[in-house]
Amino acid sequence: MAQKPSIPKGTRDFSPAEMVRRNYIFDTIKEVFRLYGFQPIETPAMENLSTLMGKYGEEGDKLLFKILNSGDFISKVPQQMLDDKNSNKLTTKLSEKGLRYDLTVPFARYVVQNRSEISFPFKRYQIQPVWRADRPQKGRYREFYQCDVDVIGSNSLLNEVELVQIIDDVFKRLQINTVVKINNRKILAGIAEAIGEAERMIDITVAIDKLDKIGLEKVNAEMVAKGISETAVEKLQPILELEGSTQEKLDQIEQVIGETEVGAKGIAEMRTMFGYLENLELDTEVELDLTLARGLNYYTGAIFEVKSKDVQIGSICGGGRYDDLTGIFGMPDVSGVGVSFGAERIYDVLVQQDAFPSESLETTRALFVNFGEKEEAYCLPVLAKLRKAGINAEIFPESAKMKKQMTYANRKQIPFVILAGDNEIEAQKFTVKNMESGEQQLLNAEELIKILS
RNA sequence: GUGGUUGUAGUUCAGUUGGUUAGAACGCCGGAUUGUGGUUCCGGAGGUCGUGGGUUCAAAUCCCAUCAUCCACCCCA
Repeated sequence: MAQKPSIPKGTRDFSPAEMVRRNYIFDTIKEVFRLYGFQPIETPAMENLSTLMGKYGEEGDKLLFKILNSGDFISKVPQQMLDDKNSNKLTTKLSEKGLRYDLTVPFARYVVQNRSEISFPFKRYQIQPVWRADRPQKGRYREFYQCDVDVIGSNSLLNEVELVQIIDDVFKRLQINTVVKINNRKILAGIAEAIGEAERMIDITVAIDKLDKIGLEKVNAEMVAKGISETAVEKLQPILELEGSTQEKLDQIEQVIGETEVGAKGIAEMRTMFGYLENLELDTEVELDLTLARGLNYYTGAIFEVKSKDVQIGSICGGGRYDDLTGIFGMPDVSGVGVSFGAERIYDVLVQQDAFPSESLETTRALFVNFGEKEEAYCLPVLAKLRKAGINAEIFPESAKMKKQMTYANRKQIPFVILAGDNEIEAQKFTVKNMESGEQQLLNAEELIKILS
């Protein structure tokens, strides 16, 4: 007990049964991505810390996993720094690499680094794990997979619309009822400007973000506590209490922020987007939600968040437009927009809804029971034929007791067991047992392939 | 980073006001059934009660520390 092996906090192993289900999710998502013309890329698990630092805000920097330099890293550090015991400063001396925190920043780095080979607009998808050093809790892990789709090098709002279609398509296929919440950073900036607190947009949005969680009064209190003036908070009230259709909401907001340049632009963008979306037959609900803020600071235009309607869990997909992410790497004026599907949360939703298709759980279709050397020799060529025909099949590798072999098939949920002993060999046939119904049939090799296909 | 929860068999948990040999269910292994699994019946293995210290004649039970865990906050997928 005392020395059971373990894995780091917030990480998980995936059993065969879990992998089958995870692959079902990944495959569904990939299929949809390809349908819209996106191409895959992969980037390394680790990036230079200089690439990662400062992109996710102060909070994000703290959550980066840093990789210790190799070799005798400590003796190169000046004694003075060791004595100071300032972790932040020391870190830059001890670590030059870190594990990726998301897929968007490495993607931006990739684009800048390979710009001469990429033809824009560049539509890529990327499905890989990311790592965050925060405390695990429900639906939160330290290692988890993101499934990103981004278009970079195009300002068109058509891209935003297409992303909503992708979201709709993916969750339709996965049979998850969703609501897509959309907001726009320009509107948020407009609001901040209109109430005379342009510099405090982040604080304001972070507070507004909690509206449905802690209520209006507490949100107001938090803003005041953060140093927002009371008159500004007062001006904000009509926006926090918005009601009605998207159209009506936009009209109301326009009255408050239409004067500001960013605000007007944000409103116009939203009008265009919702105009497109209205004419598409989407299953998912799409709504304008001003309380949607999203943490990552690099967003500049539309922001998205998708929630399950039936299962309460954090957002299962999110993203937005970032106008100048590549600028940090020396390639200005390239706009991108993308969303990220959270595979683990989608998994949790599907588990709770029991919505995994049963066919997807099968790995082996048929098992040959092993009776001994002579019988092995008889089965092997037919086994090869089955595989050639695309049927997943295996033979039990030793002539163990029947019970053991049957139990093996049962546990592995193999639907068919094939028996071939003296009688079958003599008749040049095989006995096939349907493990669910218990029925048995005596068939020749061709019939066998037919029934298993 | 802040606050809280819980650590007993492979798993989920029970364990009385501290009292002698720490239990159950499920799972696992074997047998009934040497060419038939999932059902049933019979039998068996498996725990230094998270770890270290303390109180006591006596600790799974009380106290302290430590580690782990889960949950909430911050933040986020």
